[in-house]
Amino acid sequence: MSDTRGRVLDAALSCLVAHGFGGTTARAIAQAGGFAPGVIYYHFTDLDDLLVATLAHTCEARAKRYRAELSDVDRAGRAVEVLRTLYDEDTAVGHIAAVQEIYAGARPGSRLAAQLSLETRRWEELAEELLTALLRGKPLASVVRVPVVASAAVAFYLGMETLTHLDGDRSRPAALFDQAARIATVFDRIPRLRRRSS
Amino acid sequence: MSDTRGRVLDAALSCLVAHGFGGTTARAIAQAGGFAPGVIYYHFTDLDDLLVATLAHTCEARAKRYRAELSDVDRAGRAVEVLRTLYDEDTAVGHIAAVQEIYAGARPGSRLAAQLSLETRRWEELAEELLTALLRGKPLASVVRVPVVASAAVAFYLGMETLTHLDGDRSRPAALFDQAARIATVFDRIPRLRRRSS
Amino acid sequence: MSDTRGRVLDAALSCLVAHGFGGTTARAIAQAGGFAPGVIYYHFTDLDDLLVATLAHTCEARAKRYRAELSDVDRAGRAVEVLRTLYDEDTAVGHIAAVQEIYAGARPGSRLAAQLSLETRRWEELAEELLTALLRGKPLASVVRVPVVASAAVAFYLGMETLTHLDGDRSRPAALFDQAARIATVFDRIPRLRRRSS
Amino acid sequence: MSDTRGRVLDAALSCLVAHGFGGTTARAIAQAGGFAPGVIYYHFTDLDDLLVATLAHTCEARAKRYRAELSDVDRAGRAVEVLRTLYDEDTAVGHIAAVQEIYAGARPGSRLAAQLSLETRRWEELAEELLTALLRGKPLASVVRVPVVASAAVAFYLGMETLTHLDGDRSRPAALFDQAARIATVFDRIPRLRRRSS
DNA sequence: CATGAATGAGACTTCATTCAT
DNA sequence: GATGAATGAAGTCTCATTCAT
Repeated sequence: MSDTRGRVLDAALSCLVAHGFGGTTARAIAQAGGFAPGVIYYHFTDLDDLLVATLAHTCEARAKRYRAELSDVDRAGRAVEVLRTLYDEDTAVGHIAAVQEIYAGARPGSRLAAQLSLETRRWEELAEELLTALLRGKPLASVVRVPVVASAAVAFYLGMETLTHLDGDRSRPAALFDQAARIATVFDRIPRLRRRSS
Repeated sequence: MSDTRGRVLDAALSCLVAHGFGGTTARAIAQAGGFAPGVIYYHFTDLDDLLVATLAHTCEARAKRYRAELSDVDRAGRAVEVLRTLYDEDTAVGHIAAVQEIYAGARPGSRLAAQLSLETRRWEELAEELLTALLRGKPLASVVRVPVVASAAVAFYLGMETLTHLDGDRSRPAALFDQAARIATVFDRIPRLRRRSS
Repeated sequence: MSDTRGRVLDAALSCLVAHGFGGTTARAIAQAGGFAPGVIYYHFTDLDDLLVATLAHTCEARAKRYRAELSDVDRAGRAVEVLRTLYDEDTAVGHIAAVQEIYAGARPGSRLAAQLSLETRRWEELAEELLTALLRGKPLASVVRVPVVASAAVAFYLGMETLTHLDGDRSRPAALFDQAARIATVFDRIPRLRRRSS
Repeated sequence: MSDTRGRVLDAALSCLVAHGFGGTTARAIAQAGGFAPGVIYYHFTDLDDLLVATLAHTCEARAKRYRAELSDVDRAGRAVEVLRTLYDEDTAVGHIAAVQEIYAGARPGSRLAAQLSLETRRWEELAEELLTALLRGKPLASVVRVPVVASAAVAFYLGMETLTHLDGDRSRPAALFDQAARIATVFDRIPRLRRRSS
C-alpha cells in the first residue's frame, strides 16, 4: 500500500501554494516532496490526474470540517463567527490558496474543470444547508431562492480569494467578515414566523 | 502610424478568450492577428507588457460605458436591469472572459498583478458610486460600509465569472440577475428618510 | 556630404565600448547615436561593413598620434614614458576597449578579420620602427629579429588588454609599465657600438 | 551514471574550436555531440554554467601536464623547448583555441569571467614558479618583479593566440619560439651568482 | 516500486535586415 | 537622405513524459 501516493499529493498541494498553478511542474512537485519526477507517473496518469486527486483530497478534508462545525448553527451571527474561524484554518493549511490556483489554471473542458464543477456543487450544497437553516421561519425566505444565493455565496468566496491572493491584502477578508457580522446582527433581529413543524 | 498596435491588442484579447491565459502565447497571438510574432515585441516590451495594455484597454472602454449607463440610476430595480444589459455586452465583446483569464493567470507580484489591482480599485469606485446612490436616505445605510460592500460586489462578480467560465453554464448569471431583481424590488420598497439636501 | 556617416561611426564605437561586441546590435547603435536603425544600412552594407569602417577609423586616428609622438624617440626609457601616456589616451577615448572587442568578436575568415589583420600589420610596422631605433648600435641587435619581437609586442599589448578588460583591474597595465621602465633603464645603460652611418 | 555529462563537455569544447564563442549555441553543441539540446540543461544550469565547466575541465588537464613537464626545468633553453612541445599539444587537443574563444567572448562581470580570472591566476602562478627557477642566482633577478613578468607572459601568450587564431598563420608562434630560443641561449650564458642555500 | 537520464516540442525573445513612405 | 514598422530565422531555456535499470 502506497504511502508515497500521499506524499505526492501533499507535495502537489504545497507546490500549488508556493509556486502557483503555472509553477506546479512535475519537477517542482518532485523537488517539493523529495522524490524523483518519475514517481508521479507511477501513481498518476499525468499531471492533470494528480491535480484532480489533489483537489478532491483537500476539498474532502475541509468539507468534513465545515460540516462538523456548522451542523447545528441556525443563527447568522454565530454562522459568521464560525465561518471566520474556518476561513482562517483554510488559510493556514493552504487549502484556499491551492484551490484558488486550480480554479485559475484549469482549462474549461478539461478533466480538472469537471472535478472542479463537482466540488463547486458540493460547496453549494453545504451553503444551501446553512442558508436553509438560517432562513427557517424568516419572512425573507419567500423572496430568496436558496440554491441561487448559495451559488452566489460560493462565487463570492472564490472571487474574494482571487483578489486577496493577487494583492496579498489580508485585510480585505477581515473587513468583509466584520461587515457580514454587522448585517448578521440585523438579520438575527428579524423574528421567525410561527410554522408547523417541517 | 501604428494601427498595428491596435491589432495586436485585439489579437491578444481574442486569444485570451479563445485559448485562455495559458494559451495566450506569442505565437498564438500572432496567428490570431495574422502578423509575425516579432511584431508583438516591436510594440510591446514583453508579453506581460502587452497583457497589461490589453487589460487597461478593455477596462477603460467598458468602465466608460458602465459610467454612462449608470450615471443617474438611483433605484435598485433599475440598476439590476441596466447591469444585466451591460453584462450581456461584456459577454458579447469578450471583455469579461479576457479579464477573468487575466485575473486567473497573473502571478502575484508581477506588473500585471499591479495593473489588476489598479483596475480592481477603479471598479470598486464605480460600485461605490452606485451603492451610495442606491442607499441614499435608506435606513440600511447606517449598517452598511459602502467601500466594503463595493469590494464584495466586485469580488462576487469576478467569482461568478470564474465559475461560469469554467463550466460554461450561462444560466447561472441569468438566475443570479433574477434573484437580484427580486431582492431589488423589496429594497426599493423601503422608503427613504427625509434629509437636508446634500 | 554625409555628416551622418560620422555619427554612425561614433555611435558604433561607443556602443562597442558600452555593450561589447555582442551588444553592438543595429538597434543599440541606432539608440546610442540617436538615429533610426535604417540609417546604418543607408551608409553601410551591413553591420560587418560598419565595424570594418569603425575599426579603420579609430586605428588610423590613433596610429597617427602614436607616430607623431614616437617619431624621434630612440631611448627605451623615453619610449616607455611616451607609450604610457599614449596608452592612457587610448583608454580615455575608448579606442582600446573597442578594438579589443572587435578582436574578440571577429570570426576568422570574415571581412572584419581581414581588416583586423591589416591593422595588426600596421601596428607591427610601427613597433618595428620603434624597435629599430631603440636597438640601433646595441650589441643585442644581433640576437633580436625585429619583426618577430614587434609582433610579440603587439600580441602582448592585445593580450594585456583582454585580461584587463575582463577583470577591470587597471593596476595591471600600471604595474607592467613600471616593470618596463625598470628594464628600460638597464637597457639604456648598455652602450651603443660605433657604426658607420646606416 | 553520467557519462553523458562528459560528452556534453567534449561537445562544447569542440564546438568552441569549430564555430567560435558566438557559434557555440545550445543547438550547435547538441549537434556536435549527437544529443538533444535539452540534455545540456539537464546536466548544466545554463550555457554559461557549461562553459565555466568546460573551461575548468580543459585548464585543469592542461595545467597538470604543464606542471609535470616543467617541474625540474631551471634553464631557459630547456624551458623554451618544453613549452614549444606543450604548445603543440595544446593546439592539437584544441585546448588553446577553446580557451582563447572563451576569453574573447566572456562578458566582464559574468560568472564565466570570474572563472576566467581564477584560471588566469593559476597560469600566472605556474609562470611565476618557472620564472623563479630560471632567475635563481641571476643578476637580472633584482630588476625583475616575478609576478609582473609572469602576468606579462600569460598576457602575451593569450594575445599571440588571438592573433594566430584570427589569421590562421601558424608560422607566428613558430617564429616566436625560435626567437625565444635565441634569447634563452644568451640568457643561459649569464652565470649564476653564488648563494647561500635557499 | 522507484529512479533519474533523456527527449523533443514549444515558449519567449532578439536581431539583422528590408521596404514603403 | 532618412524613417521606423515589419519580418522571420534563430537562440536560450523549460517541461511533460518515457524508459532502461
